[in-house]
Amino acid sequence: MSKTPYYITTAIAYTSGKPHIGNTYEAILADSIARYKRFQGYDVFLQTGTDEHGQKIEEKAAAAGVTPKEFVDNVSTEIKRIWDLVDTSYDKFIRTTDADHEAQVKKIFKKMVDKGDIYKGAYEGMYCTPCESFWTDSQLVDGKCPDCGRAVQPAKEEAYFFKMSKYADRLIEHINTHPEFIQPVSRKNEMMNNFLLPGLQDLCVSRTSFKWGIPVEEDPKHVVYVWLDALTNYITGIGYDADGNPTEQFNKLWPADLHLIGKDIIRFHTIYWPIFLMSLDIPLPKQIFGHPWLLQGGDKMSKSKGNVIYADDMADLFGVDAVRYFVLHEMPFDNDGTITWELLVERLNADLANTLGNLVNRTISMSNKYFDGVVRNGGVAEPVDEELKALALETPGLVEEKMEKLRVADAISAVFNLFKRCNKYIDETAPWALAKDEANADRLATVLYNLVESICIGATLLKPFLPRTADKIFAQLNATERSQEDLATYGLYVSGTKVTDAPEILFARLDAKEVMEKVAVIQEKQRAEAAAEAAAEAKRLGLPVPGEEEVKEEESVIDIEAKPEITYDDFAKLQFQVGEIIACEEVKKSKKLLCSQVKIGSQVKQIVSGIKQHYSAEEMVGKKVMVLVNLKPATLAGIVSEGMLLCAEDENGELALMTPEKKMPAGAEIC
RNA sequence: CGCGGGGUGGAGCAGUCUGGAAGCUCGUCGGGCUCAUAACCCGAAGGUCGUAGGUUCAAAUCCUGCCCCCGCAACCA
Repeated sequence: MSKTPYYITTAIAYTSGKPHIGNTYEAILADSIARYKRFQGYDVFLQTGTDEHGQKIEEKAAAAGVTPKEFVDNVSTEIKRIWDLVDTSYDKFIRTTDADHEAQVKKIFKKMVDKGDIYKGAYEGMYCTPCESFWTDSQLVDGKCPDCGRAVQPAKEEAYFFKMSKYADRLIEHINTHPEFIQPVSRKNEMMNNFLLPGLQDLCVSRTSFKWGIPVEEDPKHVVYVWLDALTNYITGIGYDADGNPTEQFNKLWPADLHLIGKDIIRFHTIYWPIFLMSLDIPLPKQIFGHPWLLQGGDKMSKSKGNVIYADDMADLFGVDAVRYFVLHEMPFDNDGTITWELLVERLNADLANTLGNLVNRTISMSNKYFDGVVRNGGVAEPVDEELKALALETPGLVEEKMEKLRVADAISAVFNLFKRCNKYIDETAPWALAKDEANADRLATVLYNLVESICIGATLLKPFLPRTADKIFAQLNATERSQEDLATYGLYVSGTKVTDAPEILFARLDAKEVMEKVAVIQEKQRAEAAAEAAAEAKRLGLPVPGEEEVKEEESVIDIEAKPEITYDDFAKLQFQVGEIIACEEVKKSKKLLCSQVKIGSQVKQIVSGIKQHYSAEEMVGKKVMVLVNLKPATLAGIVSEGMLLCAEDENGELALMTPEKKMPAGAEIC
């Protein structure tokens, strides 16, 4: 009887940099599900990998002074190292730069063109030549390129488009008839209401603005859009062939049972990907789960703040299984989870060290103390045993039920409830009291046997989540992992087995203060790295590179990008005057805007400024400031603004209004 | 009226879909125990479930208004 296949994937990680704990979470989550499914008897195939093309990578590589390929080789290796570090049991690690993947993408593209689903059209918009970027009108800043501030020209560039609308109705139908397709369900409505029902736009699926991608076979100045390239990894990785000769593996595994992805890319996976598959005439994956994010508490994760949490730093401090436990346990099902070093220490101490580690340790210690390590079923049962036994037999079902729904955190909690019950059982039976009377030897043996048996059941269920710890427990108890069927029986631990006489501590308790000291070191290192990267980036853009070490020491100076030279005539077009702020109020529904009435000579102009975070409306009143008067009025947040207040800005975005250093009347010209 | 998420004892969360005695972990306090990693077990204090209304025999849960926080987007004149 052949086993039922189960094909699960993670999103492939983008190789723009080292993956933080949020990315790693996905790998660990997928791994746990894969391991659990294997335990259930499925023929599991877990695929993960790296997404390696695109403009961003081309730029990063340039900044680092290496070729894109060298760059992604590096990062991909690093990602694989981290996946391995956290014991991800993937069956295939695909890279979108793999030759066979690239070859298939070219064929897939051609197939879609031949089918008429991809057509050549033109991309129109405003183009910034130095930046080689198209911008939509709404992206332009002051009619200029938002990146470099230079003028843009209307331009037209040929590009390939995919006819999304052709398959929209079929997709809507599929989603409506397969409620399990998008998980959690709340995401389904989001996709329907925001994208599908309003009507799908054709998707631009080629780029000519950069080189680092898979070239379109027939038209090599175009490279294939990264998402078309990346999404197809799920089929190319298992042997899809656009010419109709897929491998046996593909036939066996496709359609995938589960695509595990972050909630940010649900759109690509539940709209574009299914439509691409429809175009290729192959079935859609059975389920797509957009998991929430693991967020840093308080501040947003940022390398320059030094507060990004990486899996390898965590593993160094706490061990691999502690990392796995933490991310799996802390991640709720449909809200974002929080991660802080403090919470981590709490979980480690409370659950792993106290509840689990100590349980195993005290059980083994007692077995050694009272029976020289031999655990035998003394055959003296008491009513108090029943509750423990019942929970041990019930827990596998609870775990299964939670795993069915991908509620991994709840599944782990169920396992730990069993361990907690064991601790309580020790208290109820008080083995040390039994040990005082030789007549109770059989009862004492029974109690310890029940404990060891229950721990074995718990460890078996724990294994998909914390494989190393489970194996350590089995080794110490001189037992082996149970099969799923065996979990229906209580009492399979071989009576008379000798447990280890030197129980190793599974998880040592940690002192939060000591941990935080080590964390401080890590954060300092990170800030230094971020500074170095920023310097490399500056270099790439041709900016003066801040001396690595000097940046912080010198009383800060700032270098900004030089703008092209202008003539005096250019300058003379600008009319600056001193304005007196006679009234000011906050613009409601805006985080940044203040609306000021500014007296300039005998007239009053209304000016909206993005300085709410630096000045309160009250303190603005009465200030004399430098105003650019003849700027074309614009509407900001629904309010007309007839000029611009000038400010100085430092590297932290701190703003300071420019005011005349001697007393000047409102309206005085600044020239 | 941009989109979305959220506001539950000191902290972090579950419970909300499918109304029916407010739960978990940590922390605090008290007790027990001593096999164990100062651990484990028991008990207690502590919550107007953001707010104001509505529906209902019954609302954390359903409906409406408002306030606040967080992402994204966007205006950064």
